[in-house]
Formats: sequence, C-alpha cells, structure tokens
Amino acid sequence: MTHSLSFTDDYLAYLLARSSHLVSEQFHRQIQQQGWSTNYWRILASLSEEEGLTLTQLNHRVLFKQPTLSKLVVKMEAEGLLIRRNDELDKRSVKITISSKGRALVADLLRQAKAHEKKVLEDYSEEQQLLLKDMLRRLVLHLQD
Amino acid sequence: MTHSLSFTDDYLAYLLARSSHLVSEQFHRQIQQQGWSTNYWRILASLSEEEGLTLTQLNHRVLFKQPTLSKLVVKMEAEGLLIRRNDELDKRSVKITISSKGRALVADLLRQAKAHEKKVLEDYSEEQQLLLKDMLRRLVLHLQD
DNA sequence: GGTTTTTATATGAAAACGAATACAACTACT
DNA sequence: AGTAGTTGTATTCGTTTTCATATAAAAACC
Repeated sequence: MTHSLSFTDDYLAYLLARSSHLVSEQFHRQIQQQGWSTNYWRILASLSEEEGLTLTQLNHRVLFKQPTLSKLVVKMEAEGLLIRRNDELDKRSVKITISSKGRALVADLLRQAKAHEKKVLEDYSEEQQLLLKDMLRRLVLHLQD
Repeated sequence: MTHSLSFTDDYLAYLLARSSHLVSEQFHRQIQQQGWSTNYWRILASLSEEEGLTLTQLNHRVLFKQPTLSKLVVKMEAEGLLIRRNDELDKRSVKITISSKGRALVADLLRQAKAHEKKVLEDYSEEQQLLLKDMLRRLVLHLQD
C-alpha cells in the first residue's frame, strides 16, 4: 500500500535541488559571515585537489558559466588566492593553481566543511551514509557522459 | 577494502550539487529553448499543486531569495500566468494562484518533466529509483525543521 | 600549406540578483 | 489601549551573472 505523492515530492530534480539547498544553506551562511563567498569556496576546494587545471577543467567542477568563472578567477588572482598562467602547450589555455594563501584559507574551510557535514549526517548510521553517497556518486557517473 | 576518495567525491554537499545540476541541466535547456525560464517552471510547478499560497509559502518551495520571487511574481502576473491578491485575514500577505493560462503551460511542462525524468532514470530498476528518492525525501525531512 | 571548423578564454552591455532597508500589519506583553 | 517586537512584502541600489560576441590558437580538412 503505497502512499500517493505529489509531483514535486516524487520528482527527482526537485528532491535533489531541495536537499542540495538544505544541506549547503547553513554552511554557506557560515562562510559568508567570515567574509567569503561560496563561489570562492567551491573554486578553492576544487583547486586544492588538482594542480594546474585549465579554466575549462575547473569550470567542469564548479559548474558555473564560463564568463562567470573567468571573471572570478581574475579577481581571485588579484587577491592572491590563486595563480593564472598560460599553458605552454596550448597557448589558448590558462592554467590555474592555488597559491599558498589560498591553500591556507581552503585548509580552514575544509575543516569547517567536514565538521558541518558530520553534524548534518549525525542521525544517519555509517551504513546509511555510505549508501546515500554511493547512490549519488553513481548518479553523477551515469549522467556526466 | 575501501577505495580512497578525494574530498569532493565524498562530500555530500558537492555530490548533491553536482547531481542536481546534472539532472536539471538538459531539461532546463529544453525549457529555455521554448522561451521559458527555469524560474517560471519552478514557480508554476509549485503553484499547480497548492492553491492560494502566500509569497512566503511559495518561496519556501522554490528556494529563491525573497526579493527575487517578489519581482518574478509581479512580472508573471503581468503576463497572465498567475493572480496575486491580498489576503483578507492578514492584510500584509499576498496570496498567489495560478491562472488558467499558467495551468495550461504548466501542464505541458509537467509532461515534459516526467518524460525527461523517465529518460534520466531509464537505467535504474524500479527498486533503485524508489530507494534513491526515498533517501532524498528523508534527507529533506530531516533537514527542513 | 591554406581554409574551415572547433576550442579556450575574455569582454562589454544588459539583465538578474541580493543585502539592506522601508513600511505596513500583526502579535505579545504590560 | 499603548508599546515593543515580529512578520510579510516591496523597493532601492550596488554587485554579480549572463548572453552574445570577439579573439586567438588549435585541429581538421582538402
């Protein structure tokens, strides 16, 4: 005997948008109170994992529009959070690397992010957490081709 | 023997943001090619389920910022997609109802959305789909208090 | 090699957004 | 009733985002 759901309560895109929003909400406020934008956080988190990404590669991770990222990255370089340099092999490309200042900042934010996630998931068993994340990872893999 | 994951590949907020983005992406393009904004879609979809929502209630569903929704709703009224009227009981409130024009549009979009979701999930078994959605629903419930 | 097409990034004008605030109406408290 | 605090919506204005396009380099084609 299944309970009948409204469209939105059974619509995957909405469930994802809503849960994504709810999970990130408080953390984003937390970051903003420290004077940092969530865009910076996403960019730095991505850069902290891989060295010398091009703008396009970085954009693939942060999911912005290309002109948005282009401008943000210029701004962040001016603030000393990252370094842009032209690729030797492909002279159209810009390679972006996190700076030591950026690294220090992101280390702090990473700690906060982990702490926040822990709190968000505190009522979930280890198993449930793994299951949830695993399903999402598979969904991402399935869709990003 | 667990495979070691990078931070982002194991960070719930990112997995949600990424899957949300991927799932919605194509459908949003599809809507935009028909000349409609994704904001309109979200608003109309919410309105189609409940009559006479106030701006605040609607905003709770569409997850915008209040000034954004306030402006959008005025614009949409001018386009005949919805009706705004003052609440009798609480004269501060604006009650928003979908119009017949809005209803016709959303009916079409709802069909497209369902078709799109079906395609997104076509490789998933019925069971997996239920499991995924159920976990997300529970996450939303858990977080929205 | 020259031409066309595609790819990577930047830029400028226009639109959208959002923080702060204003204002009006409601609630709670005395 | 009067006052203080809260809530619901609109508006202003500076910032951010985006569409469209430019530019330059690389790739593909003939």
